[in-house]
Amino acid sequence: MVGNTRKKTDLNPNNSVDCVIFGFDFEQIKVLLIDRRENIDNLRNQRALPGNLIYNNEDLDEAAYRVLEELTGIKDIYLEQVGAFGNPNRVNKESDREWLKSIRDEPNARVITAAYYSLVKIDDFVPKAHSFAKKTEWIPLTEIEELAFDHFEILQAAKEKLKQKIKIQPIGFNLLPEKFTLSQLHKLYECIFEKPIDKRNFRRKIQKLNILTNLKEKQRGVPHKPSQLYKFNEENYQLLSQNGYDNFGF
Amino acid sequence: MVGNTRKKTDLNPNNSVDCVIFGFDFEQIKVLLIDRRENIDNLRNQRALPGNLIYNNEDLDEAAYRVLEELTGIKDIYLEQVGAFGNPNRVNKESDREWLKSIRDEPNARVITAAYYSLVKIDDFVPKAHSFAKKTEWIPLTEIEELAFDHFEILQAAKEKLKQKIKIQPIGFNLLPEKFTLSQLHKLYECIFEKPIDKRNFRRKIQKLNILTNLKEKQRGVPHKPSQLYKFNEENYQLLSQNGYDNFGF
DNA sequence: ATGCAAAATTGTCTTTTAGACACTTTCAAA
DNA sequence: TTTGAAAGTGTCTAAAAGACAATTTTGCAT
Repeated sequence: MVGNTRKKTDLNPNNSVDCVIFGFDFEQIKVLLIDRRENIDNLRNQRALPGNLIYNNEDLDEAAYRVLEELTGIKDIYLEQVGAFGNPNRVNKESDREWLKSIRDEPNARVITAAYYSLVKIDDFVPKAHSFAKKTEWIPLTEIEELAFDHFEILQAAKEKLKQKIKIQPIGFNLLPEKFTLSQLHKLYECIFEKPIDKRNFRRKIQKLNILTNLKEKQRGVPHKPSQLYKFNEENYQLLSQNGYDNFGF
Repeated sequence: MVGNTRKKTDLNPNNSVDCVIFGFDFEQIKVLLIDRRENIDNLRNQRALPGNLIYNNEDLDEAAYRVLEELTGIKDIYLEQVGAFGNPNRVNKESDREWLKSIRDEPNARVITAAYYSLVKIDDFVPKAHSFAKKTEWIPLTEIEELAFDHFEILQAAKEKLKQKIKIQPIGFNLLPEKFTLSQLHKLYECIFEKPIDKRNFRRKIQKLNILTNLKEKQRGVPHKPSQLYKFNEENYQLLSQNGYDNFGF
């Protein structure tokens, strides 16, 4: 909106947004993390969620979209708030403080962050280095054990939100390409729920929702029986949303 | 924690907490609201959620508990975050600005608020006037049409959170006294879901959860068949939580 | 061309849950 | 003793959940 006229002095030193950006590579859920520029060693807690201070005249949602676009170039994606995180010690780890000194004008400010999670089609974004990030990488959820600040805690909360949300809305489509197979969708739900789901029961249930359009088109070049391709049927989804559905759990 | 040693200068002028305090009087859901001291007229948008600035060295949750106790004397209650609200114009209505000038050192500061909702046993709290509130009153949810700042929006979000939450955890017990009847519990669920629920189906379903203890005690003095009294069985609830339950909707 | 590996696809049975539905009981007060 | 008011209770049907295994189609290796 007015991003191009903003100055550094318009930054609010006490409030930030952090984004948990989920992707899915048909095998596992991945999260987009940045590495700090200063430290070449690969200590896990050097990784952080992408996030930044907000502007004084900027709405939180707006800031989340801006930061996301600045960091990834991606827009028009699914974005939802996780909540506010404000432990006064959340930026007080020594290793974090060092980093803050190098990138913030007021490195000692207390920062309360609004966390968001977003779902992106992983192929739409090829990670690249960016401003204060040495690297930007997709890291599998299962490999993340610690992060900078309180970002690990935020990540856990985001995972939980996602798990709850997908039970009441088919937001998983935001993680898949336009055309996808039922097996890919099935695998996605297994990854999110972190447990195996019976293939036949899953297919029955998802098809009954009536939000899939069979593209009458098959996978090509796979060394096994090729799969039907589907796309998400937005129109039927709108209809479904009217009535609401409450229980797409397993 | 260190509340007694805090000074006014330790207040963070940019961040607040607001609490949506729900109560239930066996007839309807009520919300605890404050009235502004300055305006004697009873304009609805003069009402506001109880909330206040946080201290610099204070965690958000901690602040919510503190504000709640300061305003109501109630502690050890169910409290859950709704989210962060940070529209830059949320404190810019003229009527709101007037009020802020009278109670804040930095009335023009942009304030981002973390909203919480809490469930209290309505009989535990008799509203009384307090510092910057002219009155403190339980207002039926159905009668609230507008509020100060963005508090109406916060209220709607809190309602939605409560509705979702009670489908996966029996938090409704926090709104009832120790001893309650199934009819009262039934009425509570109808109020939260804002729709009628079949009596027999409700009873069947809630009893199957096995978290109610029949007190072998009856209502007395009612001009109709007296009801069995029950209490919430915390022990069985713990067991249930292990396995989790996902779908207590209607 | 034949066989093999790999993943896709499909249906049935049983158990559980949801949802609809109405009469009898028990108390206090008139 | 009658009446009003709310409590309490059971059954049937339809839908959904959950468990379970064999067949099909492709590319590739031989």
